[in-house]
Amino acid sequence: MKQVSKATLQRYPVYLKALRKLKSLGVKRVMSKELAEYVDIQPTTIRRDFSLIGHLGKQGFGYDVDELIEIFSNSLGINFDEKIILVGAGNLGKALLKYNNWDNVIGEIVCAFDKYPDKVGELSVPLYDIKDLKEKMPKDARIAIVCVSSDVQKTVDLLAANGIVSIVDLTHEHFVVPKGVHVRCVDIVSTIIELVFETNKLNY
Amino acid sequence: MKQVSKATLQRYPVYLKALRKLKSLGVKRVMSKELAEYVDIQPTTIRRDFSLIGHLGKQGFGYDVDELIEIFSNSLGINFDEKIILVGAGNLGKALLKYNNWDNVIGEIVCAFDKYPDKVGELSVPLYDIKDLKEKMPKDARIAIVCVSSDVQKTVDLLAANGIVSIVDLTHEHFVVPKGVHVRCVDIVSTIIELVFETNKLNY
DNA sequence: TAGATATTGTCAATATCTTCACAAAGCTGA
DNA sequence: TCAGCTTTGTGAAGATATTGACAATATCTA
Repeated sequence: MKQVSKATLQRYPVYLKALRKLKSLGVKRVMSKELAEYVDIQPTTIRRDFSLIGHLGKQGFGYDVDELIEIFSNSLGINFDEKIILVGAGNLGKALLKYNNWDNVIGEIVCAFDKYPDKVGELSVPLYDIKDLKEKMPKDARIAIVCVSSDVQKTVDLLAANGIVSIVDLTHEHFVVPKGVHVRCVDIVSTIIELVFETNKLNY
Repeated sequence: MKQVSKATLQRYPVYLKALRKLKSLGVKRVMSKELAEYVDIQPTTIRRDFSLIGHLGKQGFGYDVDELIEIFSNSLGINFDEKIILVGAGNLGKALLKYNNWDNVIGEIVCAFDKYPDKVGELSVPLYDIKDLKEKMPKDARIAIVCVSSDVQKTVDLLAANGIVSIVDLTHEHFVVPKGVHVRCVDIVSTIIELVFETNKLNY
């Protein structure tokens, strides 16, 4: 496997999502040009991105969808049993738990933590008090989804101290993490602002 | 205003969010170096990005936070009264409505549409049947947040036909849009996959 | 007011990313 | 099997994006 650039890395999830969708539609074989239209990325870019992982396609034929998904998942270290924890079981936390189709994709949310577990109500996963995180958290959990609305920095520090290396940030707060911990911010408001800028850009 | 590149455009919301946060903390003045640490972007990159909009800073002093927010918002066409519609008032839609702090940032969600409005329950905004979208939608609404779980393509077509030019996509479906309509996909599962790739990348 | 200090704005150099163009290789049908 | 067609994989060119370096200009202090 060759050196994968930042830009390529960001496209891999897009490919994977599209391929899974195509698979579910019964598509067995796909060509870079078809996929290009589907995901709106140039075919050459797709072929180059794929070629970094290995020789995945066949000339004159294209790519085998099942095989591609398999190789992608393996090469890039997707663990279908990834144990994800949810921190903060408010409205948004609950919605994510219900809404997202985690199965057969990356694993699942195995448990949730909240500051006031008594107030949360029924969930589809075990719920614990945040102060028991150390004992209750599965030892091999690496990923946390954070949707708390207060004590964000404190929460993040606690997570980092207990082995979490990847954080999906749904808070509206700014926080810092130790080196080696990765963060992705999911923020609808910022997304909308980006859209507005892009839309208005036409008029410059 | 000079030509703004794609990369720069994606950083503007990050700056804006940080600046608003700093303002709320009472910070009046910021230097590129400080801001750089805060948002984890090189100071030179920040200065360059800012300079595309105009001469916003003062040598030997830095940037005035209030002024910067003001200029940013104006130059980039942020409309504080932006009317946003929500399509699909399920768990996630409801959570977004409750969760996000829209005020004084980009405007607000003015109304919601659902296929089965009878089943939705009480919301903080008016709720209409999706089939009445044409009549009920504010004429100047440009942005839609889509969280429906079925008939996605049909829904998007309807929106595009009624003047929506920016879509925030929270579905798990693939769809196409006419030229001129902008889409941003917000997908926690893809975000997690990206994190996993990034985390595992260290071992290549 | 003047000199010392700090920080911006930008040119030029470098690094990263995308795309063109085409050889190599596999498929298909006679 | 072989010719013709198709599509991949990749070197090289071109485009975009980041960063180093420093002149220009403002602030600050005495």
